[in-house]
Amino acid sequence: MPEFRLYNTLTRRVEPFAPADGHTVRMYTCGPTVYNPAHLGNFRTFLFEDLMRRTLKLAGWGVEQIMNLTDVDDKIIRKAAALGTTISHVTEPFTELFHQDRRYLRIEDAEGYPKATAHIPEMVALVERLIAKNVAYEAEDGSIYFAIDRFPNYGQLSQLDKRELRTGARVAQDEYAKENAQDFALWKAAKDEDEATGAAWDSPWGRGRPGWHLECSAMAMKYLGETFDLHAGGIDLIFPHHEDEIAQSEAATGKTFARCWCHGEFLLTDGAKMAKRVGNVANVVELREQGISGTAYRHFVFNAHYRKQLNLGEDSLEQSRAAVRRIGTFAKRLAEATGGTEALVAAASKAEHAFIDALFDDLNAPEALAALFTFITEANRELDTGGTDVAALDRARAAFRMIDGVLDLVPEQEADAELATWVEERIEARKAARERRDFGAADAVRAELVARGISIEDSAQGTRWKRL
RNA sequence: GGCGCCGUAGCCAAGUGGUAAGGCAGGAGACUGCAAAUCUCUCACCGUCGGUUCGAUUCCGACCGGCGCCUCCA
Repeated sequence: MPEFRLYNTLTRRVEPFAPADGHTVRMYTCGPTVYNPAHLGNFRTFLFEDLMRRTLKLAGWGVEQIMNLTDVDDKIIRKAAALGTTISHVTEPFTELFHQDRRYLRIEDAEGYPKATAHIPEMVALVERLIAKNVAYEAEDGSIYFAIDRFPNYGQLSQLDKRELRTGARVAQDEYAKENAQDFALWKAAKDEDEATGAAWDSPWGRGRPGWHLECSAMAMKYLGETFDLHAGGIDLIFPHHEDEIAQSEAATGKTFARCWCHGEFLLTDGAKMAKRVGNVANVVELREQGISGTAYRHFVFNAHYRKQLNLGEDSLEQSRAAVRRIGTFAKRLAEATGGTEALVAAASKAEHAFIDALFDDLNAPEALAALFTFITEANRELDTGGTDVAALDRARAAFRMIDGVLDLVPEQEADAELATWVEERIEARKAARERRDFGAADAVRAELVARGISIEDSAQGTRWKRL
């Protein structure tokens, strides 16, 4: 096994990575704010994290992944207030939808999905620690802020020390209560709207609610320890979210928070960042409606490196759909084959090595995909020769299983029994027509099948069919 | 203004100091009753201009073009 390497935002370099205890990678990934459906851009990040966890397992480690669900924040409260309901009524259905969408994209279950609202005591405790360390202060209204001036390392992740914040723009809209315009809220004093929507809790500083950054620090430390291996998220979270997490966590514990930070780049749509406010979002629901499989979207995402912007263009998904179809056809062929050749073994072994080398080199999924497709071409060539070596075939199957265990790109088989029965019946009718050399009738049957979205192919083993 | 990323074939997209993976689409051929699937062959001088070098798409600089962060936005 080659050494596993990963780009670390903290050092801005690709460097060797391994879990501190040598066995289990403890990783924290920022999850969705559940006030509306997560869009495909959000899922690009979650898919990158899925690839990450599967690759870590391939490297022989265990994975303990925690993904938080932000179920209390300004937008949720605003929405609940507008609907005259509580925040949980807003967040529950979207939490359910998130998991549905996630499964559609075959994103593996994390080991835990803690909710912010279920960890208020932990957050309050963290704030108390920060106050005790004198790095946090209470403002007149009862809100608690973190004083970045009192944390010397502030800015290490985003390289803020090298920045000049644009004067004017930001300062103007900051509350007067802060000592420094860049101080961030750990705890926000409750407003009427918070109380009305069930977004306020008791604390030593009166009623209030946690700041956004606080939840991640509190939950990460609760489930993964004060120091853990990996923290990942979208690139936009580097500043201020992750910077603030580091500040509040390390100021409290005096220890390194996350040993390595990884950030995925954005998904663009027609050249602009996919975002609600830009109005160019697409969701998983739309994917389903258009008959685009989760595997096609996985392919689209994995076809580009996670640290590069990726544009969702006009026929991006169509191209991926076709690519994934090829993988599916191959999977079926491999399953039905009866024997292989010596060259098939060589191809399998080469593919495994190329695949692992690619993924272990900072998750180079495009190159890993190339290894898969090269294997498909070579294996098809061997399968065409009609070998009889069963052990060789098993070897090829094992290689494919390993590869697809990470990429998970074989499209789902049709599970509709009624449709299947009908298709089988039509295929029998066509076979009969062909046997009496009535090709007109045979073609008519095929046209009938195509009209229902079924394509067929004749082979030595009989006629196969699949959905288009 | 500060910080960062990118510009490779019709489209998507890896990669390397010594003349460029893979996918989609396309072209020619094989197979097929016809198809489909599959196989074979085919399709790029890597944004522009300089510099370093025996040699650069790959290093440096400038320029042009695109994108992101600095706004609790993955």
